[in-house]
Amino acid sequence: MKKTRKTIQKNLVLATLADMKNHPTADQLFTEIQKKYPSLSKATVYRNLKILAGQGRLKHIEMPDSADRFDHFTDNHYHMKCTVCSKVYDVDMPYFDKISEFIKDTKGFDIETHDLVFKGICGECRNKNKQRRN
Amino acid sequence: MKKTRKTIQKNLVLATLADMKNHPTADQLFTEIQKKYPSLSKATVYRNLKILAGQGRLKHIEMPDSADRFDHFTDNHYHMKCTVCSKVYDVDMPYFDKISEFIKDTKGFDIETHDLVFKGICGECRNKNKQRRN
DNA sequence: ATACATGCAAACACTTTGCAGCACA
DNA sequence: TGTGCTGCAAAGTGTTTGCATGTAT
Repeated sequence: MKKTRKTIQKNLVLATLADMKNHPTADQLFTEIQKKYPSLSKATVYRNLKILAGQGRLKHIEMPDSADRFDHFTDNHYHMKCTVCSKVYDVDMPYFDKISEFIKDTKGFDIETHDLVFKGICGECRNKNKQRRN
Repeated sequence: MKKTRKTIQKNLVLATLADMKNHPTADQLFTEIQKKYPSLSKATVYRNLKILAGQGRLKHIEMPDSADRFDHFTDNHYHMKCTVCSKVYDVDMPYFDKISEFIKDTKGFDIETHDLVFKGICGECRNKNKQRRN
């Protein structure tokens, strides 16, 4: 693996990500860090997110349909995404390490990981919708 | 639901998608249709894919990490994606309608659907890689 | 001292949109 | 005949890259 250096920017990415609980997008993270460190470049955030994810120091959650999310919690777990407000939540359910065993014929495919994303409407958005109907 | 018209372009989208077995991206579909119908605009392909998916006449597979895919087979099923060549395959395994029942606490979330994508290396890419090592 | 990292801007890939003319029902 | 649809180009997102400079080791 290529050597990587300790830098202020890298530390800020990790620390800020740990502080934010909402699976921020790269852009949200950028905005947040920039409050404390205005000279930060967005390219640096993207670059560091990629490097740190490659080292397993944070989790890159690839989101269909919208900007990717990042998570400082690196254990395998699933997510649910609100189709209205696009917020992403952790799902409290077991991780199915062996789910790929259900595949009848892998056609020579070598499965390494899987992503499971639930979609629906979060409580907040459903409540707003109710109010609007009155 | 809003009224939609039958047009040559819409028919071509549906027919060509049914002919292609590889879960094409919008762009691949566009290129294919354009061979027979050169005046076609890419915007029209995107617009029609969205309309037809909304009517359940084709399946829109939102792909993390790369361009979305489309499938004429509209039953619920899962996919696997090769991390090397990016091809997408159907997975031959049961669809877990009730998988969301494993969630301990939905926090008020109203779950409607879920996406499950396996990732790994397809047989073709693994073989190529073996040859390269010799 | 030597690479790796940064900031900036430009490029990139994918998708959506405004608009004027066209064609299905 | 009317309104939905088309082609075109431009704009919009999210992300990556080239380059000169900066900085950790």
